[in-house]
Parts: sequence; C-alpha cells; structure tokens
Amino acid sequence: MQLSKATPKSERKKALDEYILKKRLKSTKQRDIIFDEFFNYPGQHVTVEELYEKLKKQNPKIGYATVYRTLKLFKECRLAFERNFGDGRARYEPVKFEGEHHDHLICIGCGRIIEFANLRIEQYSREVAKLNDFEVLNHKLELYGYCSSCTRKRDK
Amino acid sequence: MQLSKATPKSERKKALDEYILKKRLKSTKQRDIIFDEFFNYPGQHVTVEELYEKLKKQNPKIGYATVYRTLKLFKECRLAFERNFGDGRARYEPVKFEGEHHDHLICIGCGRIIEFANLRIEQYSREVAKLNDFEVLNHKLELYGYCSSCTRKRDK
DNA sequence: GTAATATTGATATTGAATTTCAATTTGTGA
DNA sequence: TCACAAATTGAAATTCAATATCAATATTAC
Repeated sequence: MQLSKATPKSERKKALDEYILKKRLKSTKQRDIIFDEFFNYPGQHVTVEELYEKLKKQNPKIGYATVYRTLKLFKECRLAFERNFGDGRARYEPVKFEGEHHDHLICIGCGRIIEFANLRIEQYSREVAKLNDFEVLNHKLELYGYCSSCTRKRDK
Repeated sequence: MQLSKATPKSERKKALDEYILKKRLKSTKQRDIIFDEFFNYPGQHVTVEELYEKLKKQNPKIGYATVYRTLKLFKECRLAFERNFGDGRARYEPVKFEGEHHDHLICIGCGRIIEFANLRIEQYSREVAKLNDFEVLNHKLELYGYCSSCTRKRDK
C-alpha cells in the first residue's frame, strides 16, 4: 500500500486501525498516545529510549516495553521504518510519502547524520523498478564515511 | 583514500602497515592472521563471532576481544565496513573498490533480493560527498517493495 | 455481563559489544 | 644487543539495548 502524497496524520491512524482490526489486535490508550507522540516527534530518527523519555513526562505510568513493542507494531504495519546507524541503538522514523524521501550521509566516526534531497534517486528507482518488474514503495540510500572533522582527527 | 580498482590484497596489507606506522601502533602476529582470514573469507558479511570461530581452528589461543578489536582497527583505517541487518549483530565486509558496489531490490512480500549495478549512484555519491565535505567509503541503496510474483499473488 | 484474548508494566534475562587488567610482545634508542 | 616505554593480548567482567516473562488489567466478541 502506497501512502499518497497528501496523506494527513488521520490517514495513518486509519491505516493503523485497519491493521489492528485485520490482525485482531486491540486498540489501547497507550497505542494512541505513542502514535501521537511518534508522529509528532520533531527529530528525524528517534530511539526507543528518547521516545520513552518524552512520553513519560505526560504519562508517567507508561512502560518502556510498551513503547518498544508499539514501535515494533508500527514497523509491522509499515508506518515506521527502523534504521541502524551503527551506534548500537535502533532508530525509528515515519515511513515517508512519495517525494518526501531524504537520504543520509552518515559519519561512522562520530555518528553525525546529514540529510540531503534526492530527486534523481527517485527517478533512478523508478527506472530500475520497471526493468525488474518491481513495485517500489520506499527506498533507503545511505552514504557511509567520515565527516571532515573525523578525518582531521584521524590524520593528526 | 580511495582504493583503486585493481588493488590486490598486498595493497591492502600495505595500507594497513602504513596506518599502523602512522599511528605508532604495532604489527603483531594476531593482526596478520586476522587480516588473512578476513580478506579471504568467502561469505559476504561476516560477524565477529563467525570470524572468531574460523580463526580458532587454526589458532586456538586467539581471543575474541582481539578479533573484535582488530576488525575495529580495519574499520578505522577504512579497510573494512560495518553493516547492520537488524538481527542484532554487526557484520563486516572488505571495503569495496570503485565500481564494485551493488545495490538491492528487496521484496517485503517474500524476502527475495535482487542485486543491480549502479554506475550513476557512484557518481551521485561523489557529488554529494564533495558538497558536504565528506569522505564516502561505502553506500547502501535499497529499494523496498513487491516483486512481480508477490504483486500477482496480492492482486488475485 | 461474561468469557476469551490481547496488552500492559515491572522486572528479569539475554547476548553482543566493550572495558578492564595483569602478563606479554613489540618498537625505539642507546 | 639490551633495556625501557608503550602497545597488545586474552580471559574475564561489565555494560547496555533488546527481548522475554508473567501476573494484573483492559479490550473485544458474543
């Protein structure tokens, strides 16, 4: 299922509700709270820990395991993407709409992440997909290396 | 430093030796053994555990920590690259030479992975890196979606 | 409402990654 | 070659994110 470009948050909520219904899971207050917080989170790549800390301020009783499990649920129903930047903790982000994708320069020295836009990659993806008879929903382009600061540090 | 296309193993060894010299580290038997085993490893993405088990057969006294630290060293001097596939264990692979990269179409229906070449991505990487003052060692381009077989299955 | 089932949250457990430290090895300079 | 300083090793301990456990609770279906 491809989310359309104009999909508002309510569409995501609908997708989640549909998934819960289909899988005979249950709607809970916690899932709603985590949903709101996750999709309103200002940072791009939130860890379970970070989201948990933020949630606890409004809702002290929420458990870490619940946040962890709910992000896993969002992942299952393709509302969230899990990333690993090599610092030992998984990071989650909302699945991007068409045209919203951004790619990453990832410094494997200090963990710094630089985002950049990718109109050309979008087009490239479409071509490759067509050649291979593939239906592409999402892509991930990560360039790994060292930022100037880390290269300087090493060369000292 | 970008390894040239024709770089043989001895060039890598030279690069390692240079790094050791520059950083005033020391050449050791263990590092040589691990070097040989790592760059001759048949699989694409070896874990520390796997490499350790393989090494122990020839060299029972070698320690896990040494393998771990040596792979970290290879990473530092840009001879190895660390990947995370989300199974909780880091995997290492020799840094690819220019033009050797391959990218992936990943079917989220059946898990099938199709590799494809990416001359244009190479060039794109170089441009973006230059703009951001980044030293790019490796990249990962993954297109997620459904293969034709899964699409047919869904549309039935 | 009741029963069946899923979820929660606190806590315990797991396991990979990393650190510690005494013993050993290596490079440097006389 | 020798001795000293510094780096490395290997075993074991520690750390920490991810995951599992389980009794109490909440939700859904009937």
